[in-house]
Amino acid sequence: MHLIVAEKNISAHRIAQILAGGTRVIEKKDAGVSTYSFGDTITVGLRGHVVEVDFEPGYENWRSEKYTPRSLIDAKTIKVPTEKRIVSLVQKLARHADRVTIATDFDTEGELIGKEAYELVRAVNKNVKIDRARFSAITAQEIGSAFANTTDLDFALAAAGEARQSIDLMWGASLTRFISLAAKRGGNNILSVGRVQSPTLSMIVDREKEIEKFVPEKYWQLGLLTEKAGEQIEARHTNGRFKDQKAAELARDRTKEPLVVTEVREGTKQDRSPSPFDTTTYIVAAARLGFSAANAMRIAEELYMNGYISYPRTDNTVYPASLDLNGVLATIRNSPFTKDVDWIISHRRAEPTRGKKSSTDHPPIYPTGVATREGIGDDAFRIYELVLRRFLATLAPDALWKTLKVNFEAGGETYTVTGGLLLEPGWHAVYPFSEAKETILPAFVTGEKLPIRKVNLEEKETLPPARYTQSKLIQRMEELGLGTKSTRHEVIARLVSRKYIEGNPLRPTLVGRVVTEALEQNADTITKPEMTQTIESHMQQIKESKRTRDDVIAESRSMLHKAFDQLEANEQVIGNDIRDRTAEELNLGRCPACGGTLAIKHMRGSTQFIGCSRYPECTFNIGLPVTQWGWAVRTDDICDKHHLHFVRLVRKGARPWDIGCPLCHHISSNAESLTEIPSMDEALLEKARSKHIYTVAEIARSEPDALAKSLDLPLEKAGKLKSEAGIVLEKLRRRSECRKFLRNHLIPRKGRSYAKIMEALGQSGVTDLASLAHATPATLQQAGIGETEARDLLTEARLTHNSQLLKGTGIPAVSLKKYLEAGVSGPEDFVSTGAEKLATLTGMSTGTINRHLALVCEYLHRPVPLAVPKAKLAKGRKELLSVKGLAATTADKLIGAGVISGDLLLAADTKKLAASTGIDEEKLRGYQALMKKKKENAIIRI
DNA sequence: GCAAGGTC
Repeated sequence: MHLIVAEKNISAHRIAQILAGGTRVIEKKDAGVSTYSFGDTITVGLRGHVVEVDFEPGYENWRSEKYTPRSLIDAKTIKVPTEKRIVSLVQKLARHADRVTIATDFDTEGELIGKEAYELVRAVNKNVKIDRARFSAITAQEIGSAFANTTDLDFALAAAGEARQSIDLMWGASLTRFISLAAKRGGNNILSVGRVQSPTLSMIVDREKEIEKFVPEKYWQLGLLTEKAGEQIEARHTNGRFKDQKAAELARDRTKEPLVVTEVREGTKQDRSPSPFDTTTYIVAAARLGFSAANAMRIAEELYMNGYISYPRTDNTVYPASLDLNGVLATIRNSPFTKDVDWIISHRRAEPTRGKKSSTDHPPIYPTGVATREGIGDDAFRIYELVLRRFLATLAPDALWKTLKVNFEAGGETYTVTGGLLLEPGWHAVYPFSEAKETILPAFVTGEKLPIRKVNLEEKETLPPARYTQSKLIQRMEELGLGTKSTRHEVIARLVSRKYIEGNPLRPTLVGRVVTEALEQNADTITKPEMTQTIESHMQQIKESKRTRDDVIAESRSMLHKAFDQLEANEQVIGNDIRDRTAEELNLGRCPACGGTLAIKHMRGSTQFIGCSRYPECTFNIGLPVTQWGWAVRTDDICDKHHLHFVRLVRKGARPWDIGCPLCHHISSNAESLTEIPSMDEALLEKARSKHIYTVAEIARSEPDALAKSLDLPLEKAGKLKSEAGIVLEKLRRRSECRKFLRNHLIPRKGRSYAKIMEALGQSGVTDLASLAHATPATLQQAGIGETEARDLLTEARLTHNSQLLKGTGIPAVSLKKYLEAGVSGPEDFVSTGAEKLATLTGMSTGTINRHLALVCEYLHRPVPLAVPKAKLAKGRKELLSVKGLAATTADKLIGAGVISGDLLLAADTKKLAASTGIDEEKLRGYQALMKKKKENAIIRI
């Protein structure tokens, strides 16, 4: 069997179809992975890398004393399968193969992916012949010749890729851990560092700094308005920008009629057709249509998967010779753009345009199928049209412009105006996405005199450099060699998710800026694009076998060690600096109570709140929802009234929740509960707020004399207020417990909210778990709860309520659980069940149960029942001993567990009883059977 | 929990 391993499923499918010729290709799925077979050949697609490099086991703990961040530099690495199903399928097939062909993409990473497949195959089949097919496009011609002329895998090329992997991992992981630990950040807040992301972030930070330090300069622009043949024409002074206001004003004042035409220069200009799309130029063009980089890539991938366009991840801007351009034109003639295709067929240029970069892995992006707007939707269709029209444009003739430049003179000052006329639209006829703006001028003759309608002197200011848009940044990354066609847009998304950058155009956050500066000062290699360029040149040397992979990695290791010498020496300083400076980003403004600084605090776990910098002296705080509702951040907006930054909760995949001014929010959300305090009136409420008392809890917790002082109340009234607040607080606690219970036991459904249900229940007097437990199903149904749901909810509520009551008696949790499992529903039930029965049901000793019984009785204000009378005990023992084979020691064990009569033996759960007495369960069941017979006989005898 | 690179 001949096994062919491709880089991705779609390639495996198409290669099979091409190689099969006329024969039918059979697709089979094994654990979700497709294979394609014909004759004796079977193809399978990988999913890019199916294994990943990682450190050998032992380095998992970031805070390990022994395995420090630095130790990662020299840590051994291993390859871990990440696509287990694909790995096992490839190996399963490889066992029975007598030839394996690696048909991964034709580039460095493809060679490495091929080597990974090679190693998987070799691990299960030592002797099979493994060869390599190389092709630049999956066309019949390329595939045919690639498989007719297979070669060996290029291990040097793959080793170059491995060197990159190792270097990226050791620099990235060790520095990420070091910086994160130094700044005491973990979980969602780690500070990541990497060869590509750090220089990219640095560019954004640098641009922001340029903008900040930019000092605008004034300049003056001079222009005039003239008229010819009823048309107004604007001419610019040939000086362009005047730096000097006086000179500009002088030139303005000298500009006097007549305006004389001194020169008319006509010419033509060639406007070259654009080159084929690679990923970057495609993203830039899509950005002009309003698509973000990530969206543009997502849609392109979708179109590719459905056969409408070629592979969208490519660096190539030159069509390979093997690409059948006529075939493509014939295909897209059937698209909704027939007219444009026909125009190209009749006006086609001799050779298609070509860009500066050509590579071997994939052709430029071009249309491969026919799509309709109805079939694929608006956005996808716009992208399809863009790709199709770009393809047409690369085959279209150049455009030709007629240019006109007219020079004027007035009072010794020179002016000029230019015009352009599209003589031959060429590619513009089929590619409307880059505007061809014509400026049509009337005819002028040298020496002609014209009127001056107006002279304009405008004062302007130079502008700071613009922030990067995503597509501009991607272009810049490509120029610097940062990232690849497949990863650049992902790198930007990663920086956003690390909270290093934000907005569109992109701005650095304070964290992004501080981390960049820390790295620049202590490990600047990682912040410079040169690191990538060095790695690339080293990779080139490995490819040419001038250096080995290990040699290159070793050099990188020693560089990283040097960086760590400095980093470790300054760890404290770096950590404190990052912490101090990023704290600013959480500050909201002055504490209303004491004038300290209010800041968002994130605790371990999911708690977050707003607290004061003078804690514990100042305990002012504002609660925030737990992080499940979103991570609290401050925004740039500031409250007019309280002068605090607004707060927003941000959550992945959800719209942000804008809380606004935290104090306004705090006041309004507590207003209602404060008015529930009986002696609270408007005036008192105002007074409380002016003293920064906003919640019931604060009143309930204050000392009466302090309260009296701050609210100007007599001590007695303050005491009353406090105790009323305590009652309201308890009511609120119960209400929120009830709400939580409803939320946990009622499935969310459209059109009903828990708040609404709570309100309806409240009107029927149900405000807490206790009243809920005593409610009727009808009450619940009135609140909009379905019949069966109401019944289930009541059962649950009673259970929960009773177990709460039982817990209130002081029974420890472990025993409580056993009672509840045995079906004890509450304190009353506990007492009426009786100790003996409880012992048999739970397997606990009667001694313990009697102690608990005393607790429950005390709780119910009831006398504790006496222990079992001796006579009763003796009678029961005798009854137990009457069972054949039940020895005295066994009977005592049973009595110890509360089984003090034949009836209780019959009622006992043998499993629990066996566990508590140590008597074999089988035996217990035997005793039960005998006892049962005895009892039945007794009945008959009567 | 870490990188960057494939692919979905």
